Amino acid sequence: MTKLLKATPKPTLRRLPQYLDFLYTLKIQDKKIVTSKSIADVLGLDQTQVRKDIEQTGITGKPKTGFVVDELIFRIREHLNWNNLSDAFIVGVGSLGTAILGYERFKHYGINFVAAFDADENKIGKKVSGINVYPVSKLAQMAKQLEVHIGVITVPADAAQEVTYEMIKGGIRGIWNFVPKQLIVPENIVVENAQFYQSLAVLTRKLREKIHSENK
Amino acid sequence: MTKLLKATPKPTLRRLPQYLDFLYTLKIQDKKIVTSKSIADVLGLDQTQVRKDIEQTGITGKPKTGFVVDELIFRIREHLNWNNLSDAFIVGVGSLGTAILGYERFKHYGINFVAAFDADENKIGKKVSGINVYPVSKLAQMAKQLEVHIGVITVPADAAQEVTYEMIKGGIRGIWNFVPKQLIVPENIVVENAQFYQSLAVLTRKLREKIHSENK
DNA sequence: TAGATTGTTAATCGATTAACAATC
DNA sequence: TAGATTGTTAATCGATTAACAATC
Repeated sequence: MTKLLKATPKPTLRRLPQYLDFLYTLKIQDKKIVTSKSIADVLGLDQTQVRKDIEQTGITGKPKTGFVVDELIFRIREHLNWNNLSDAFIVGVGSLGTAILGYERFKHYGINFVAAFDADENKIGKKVSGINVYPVSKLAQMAKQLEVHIGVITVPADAAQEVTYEMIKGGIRGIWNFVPKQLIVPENIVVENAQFYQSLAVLTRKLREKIHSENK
Repeated sequence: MTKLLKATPKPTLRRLPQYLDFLYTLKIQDKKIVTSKSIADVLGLDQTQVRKDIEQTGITGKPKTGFVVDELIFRIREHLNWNNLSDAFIVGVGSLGTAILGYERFKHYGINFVAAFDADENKIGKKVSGINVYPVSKLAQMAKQLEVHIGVITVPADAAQEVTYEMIKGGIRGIWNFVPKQLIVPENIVVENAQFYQSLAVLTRKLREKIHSENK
């Protein structure tokens, strides 16, 4: 029997990459050790929260000293499964899809695009950022063959559900959805929504609240 | 004295645009009325939660009937300040910046790009998706002149803080930050982070937890 | 030894969910 | 009138923060 993986709270998962960022800057400055308080200060968080988050990765620190930067980087990346590069597909090579394919950093974040798909005849057969574009009809078969388990969706809204079915048919288990449309999936599939409007709604409302409170 | 705007919980703000999406599909189907239960079912949420969220907008429904679709759309958009289109700047016309400028839907989400900025001489003076690209040195002055209060940052990480200062100098109050770097701002500025790695971390970890639990 | 930081338990806070009364 | 849905209060749950003991 394998050890059970404890579910990490989502807010913690969203913060862990921010810690990573800071840790990389420390590494550049050749700092070997970091304390939870220094992380908390830089990111404007509570130090207990940082410690709780870090604890999720299983690392242990040294009282009075802190954590070893290299080890903490390794542990966070391991926790997020970013140490093993996962192959991924992307469907929809419009401007957003193209931008994502061109974003070198994703290799840092544990995913590696191995193929792109599109419905547009003119795009099929071409390369985008060095990645071949295939027709969506090939997706399921290729996903099985290449054992790809992560799919990114950046198609127009009315094509998103159809693409989702194809992905599931091909054995894809994790879907990163940029389309402003709720996907219907069986419960063994993980969907993470990354629509722009989520954070934009927070921005526009919080801004309004702030400006309003000043004019009271 | 003006009525105080009650702070809306962030999770609520992230859900409201999802409700909007569903409401638009109802409108297309010519449905006039919607219940909180039907919204909850479509989005996989609890109906009390939906009612609580909706309540934030100040709308009142009719027992046994529900809410008027058109009115609910209006109220949600008003709550998010999406009925008045806010002018915005974007700094960094790389592939992500270009994708954002080309995304027609932002007009639906209450923001309207009026100018773009970049450090690259070759881009300055050109147009991207019909929007002029200016040097960053012009940003502050133009922001004041045009009374722009929202800025989007899509520059390389090491330029982000400098751009932030320019924005603040120009009177920008709300910053939508796509750069994987923590911005330092005075407390009268609203920063909303929209880094890819936040939701990607959730995806890769949750996927790992799910697959792991199946192999136990 | 004294002091700083981790690790952990307890308290607080906020968001979600359950229960139910009001109303059409 | 009966039943369905809103509106609201109470209970639960989970995440954040505070307090403090353990440890180097």
